[in-house]
Amino acid sequence: MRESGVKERILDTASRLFYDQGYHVTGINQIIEEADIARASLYNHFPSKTDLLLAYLDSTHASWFEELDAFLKPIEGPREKLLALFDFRIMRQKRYNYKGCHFNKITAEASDDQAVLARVKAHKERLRKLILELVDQTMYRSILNNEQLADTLFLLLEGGIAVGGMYRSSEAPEKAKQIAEAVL
Amino acid sequence: MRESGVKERILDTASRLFYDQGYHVTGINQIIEEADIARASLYNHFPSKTDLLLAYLDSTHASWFEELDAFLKPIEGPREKLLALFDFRIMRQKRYNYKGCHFNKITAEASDDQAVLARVKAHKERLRKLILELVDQTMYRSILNNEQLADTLFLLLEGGIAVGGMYRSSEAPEKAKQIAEAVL
DNA sequence: TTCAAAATAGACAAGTCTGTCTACCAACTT
DNA sequence: AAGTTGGTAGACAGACTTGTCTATTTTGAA
Repeated sequence: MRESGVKERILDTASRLFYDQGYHVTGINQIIEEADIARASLYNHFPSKTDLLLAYLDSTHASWFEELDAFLKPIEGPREKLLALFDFRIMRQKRYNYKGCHFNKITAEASDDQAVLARVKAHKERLRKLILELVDQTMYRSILNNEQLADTLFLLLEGGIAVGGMYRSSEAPEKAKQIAEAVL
Repeated sequence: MRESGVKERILDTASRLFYDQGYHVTGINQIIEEADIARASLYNHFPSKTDLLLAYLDSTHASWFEELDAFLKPIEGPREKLLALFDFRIMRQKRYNYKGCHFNKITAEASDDQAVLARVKAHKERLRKLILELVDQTMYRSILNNEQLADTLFLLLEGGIAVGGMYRSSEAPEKAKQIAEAVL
């Protein structure tokens, strides 16, 4: 059974459970059960539950931006790309059962782990930077400067998904998109 | 020691720990230790840990709006009150060590408890309604109608605090306020 | 002063948690 | 063909979890 994707199965299962149920209520026992692997295999690939958590964050971060790149690629123009960011988050909100942002969720649980907080911040800063670059490409002018406009969009996104997570719906991010359409 | 505030001490301690550390990592043992009360006293006032959680949400909700009322009372004019909402959240963000919204935090942990979700939603809806009433009192007109403007402010608030929680800072809600000042 | 309510300390049950360890087996490489 | 690697199954330690229960003491009011 060499190379049979044991490590992937562990990480996939853990990722699903960490997001769905929460990190602390998900036990090693449940992970090995649902991933259908041996206990020693898990500890062979991930020395501790914390390592598994960090691997979850890293892989989620990576696939998040990979997927976003593919999502934005066919879309023309910075304004349309900015609006598509909302569609992307709305799509994910639906796909993952309306529980909000993965990174927001984990921050609420892993309260004081610096390794976790650093990854969360890096993830959000990368998104913010991407938004700012797109805003800079628009020839937009208003009472807000480019950075403020980028922050507005960023906060509308984050606020929409956060509220969507609390309401278990996609209403808030959809409203956020409508506002962005009016503002841009 | 009758009426010595045992119940209050339990709830205060639990509230602090639930927010600070998280609900699931806070054990009954730690609560009774730090509240300096007997185990049976806790179970006398709160039949289960879940009851304690709901009491925490209810009391937090109540004091949140009481405090907000007092905070807004001396402030004149709907526009100024709306901006003061940001100051209120920023003040709380600082006071509670930058961990973001209490209700957002608990939603990330108590994933599927309907009693919890209902309280969170009620809390946020009340805030949203308050914002809309204040917006209605302004004679503001723009590309956004009143409801959209209220939603914008609401999402800026929630986004600012959510990001502030993830960054462990008050930068984001402060930026959110500046944007609100420009928009209003 | 009597008496019930409410607090205390602490043992206990039954279960869960993470992480380690042994023993064994299958597969791939040299 | 021998040996290394990565997988499996499952026992185990030690700590922690929530909730119950007994027995005792303090408190405030009648």
